[in-house]
Amino acid sequence: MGINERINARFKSEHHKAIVNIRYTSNWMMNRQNNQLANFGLSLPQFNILRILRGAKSELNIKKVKERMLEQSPNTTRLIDKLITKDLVERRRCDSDRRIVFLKISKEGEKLLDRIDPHFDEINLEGSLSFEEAQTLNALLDKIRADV
Amino acid sequence: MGINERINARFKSEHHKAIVNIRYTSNWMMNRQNNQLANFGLSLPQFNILRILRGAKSELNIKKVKERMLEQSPNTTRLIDKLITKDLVERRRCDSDRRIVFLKISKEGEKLLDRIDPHFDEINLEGSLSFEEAQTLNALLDKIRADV
DNA sequence: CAAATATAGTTACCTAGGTAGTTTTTGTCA
DNA sequence: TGACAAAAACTACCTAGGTAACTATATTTG
Repeated sequence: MGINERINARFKSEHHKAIVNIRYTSNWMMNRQNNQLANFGLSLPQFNILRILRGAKSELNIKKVKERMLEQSPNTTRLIDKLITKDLVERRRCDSDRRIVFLKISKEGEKLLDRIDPHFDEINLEGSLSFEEAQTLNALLDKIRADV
Repeated sequence: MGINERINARFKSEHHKAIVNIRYTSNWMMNRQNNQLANFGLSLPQFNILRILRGAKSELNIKKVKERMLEQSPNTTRLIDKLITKDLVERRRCDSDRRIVFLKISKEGEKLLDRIDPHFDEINLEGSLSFEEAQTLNALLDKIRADV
C-alpha cells in the first residue's frame, strides 16, 4: 500500500512525501520486527545488542557496544540490564580500569540467537528489493543526511 | 557521512544495510526536526497535529486527526492534551454524539505555525534530493512495505 | 604530588509509540 | 424494548531514545 492510500495526508512536495515516507516505513518495519522478536522474548534493540556481543571476538565494554548501535544514548545501559536479568548477557568489571564494564553473551544468549537465525532474513525483509535497488536506496538516504 | 563510516557495524547484505539505513536516517531526521521545533516549544508529533488542525476546513474529531497521522496509537489523546495545556488547541464535546470530541486550532496555535512556516522547508530538508530522486525513494520505500 | 580534567558508566527526567483494557455513549436487532 | 455489539475516547502499563547531570575512577598537568 502506497503512503498516499495509507495516510490521509497532503504533501507539500514529492520531497516532503519522501521525508514522511522514511519515517513511516521505519516505524512500520520496527513494529514488524518487534512483533516477530516478541516471540523470542526480545525487542529489536535488545536483539541487536545480543548480535553485537555474539559478533565480537572477545568481551566488549559498553562504549564499544554503543559504537556499533544506531542509538548511542544512555539507554544502552538499561537495555543491557534487561538482557542480564534474562541471563542472556554476563557483566564483569574490568580489574585494571575499574570504570570499565565488560560484557559477554551467555550460553543461553547464544542458544536464543541460534533459534532466531533461521528467521533473520524474514525479519529483515530480505528479498523485497534487488541488490541494485538496495544500492540506490542506500545512496539516496546517505544523500539526505549529507545535505546538512 | 555514509552509514558505513557512521556505524561500526557489519551488514549481511546490501539489503540489510538498506533496512538499517532507513531506521538510522529516520532517527537522524526526527532528531534534527525535534531540535529545530524545540525552539518553538513543540515536538515533531505536536507540530504535525497542529498542522493537521490548521489544514482542516472545520473542526476535526480525534479519529480524523489520527487518520492523518503516521501513528494511530492512543498517544494522540496525550499529545493533544499537551497542546491544549499550551493553549494552542481548543477542545469541544459534540452535542449530538457525546462520545465525540471536536478539536480546533486556537489563535495562538495559528500564530505559532505562522512563525514556523518560513522554516518548514529547512526542517523537512527540502532540496536535498531532486524531484526524480524523491520519486525513486518513494517507490523503493513503498516496495519494501508492499512485500508482505 | 595535588588539583583540574577527562572518561566510563549510570541515573533522572523528559519525550514518544504500542497493546490491551476501560468508560461512556450510540446503534442494532432478536 | 432490553440485551448485545460497536464506536469514540481515554487510561494503564509496557517499550524505547534524548539531554543533562552525577558517580567513580583514571589521566593530565601545573
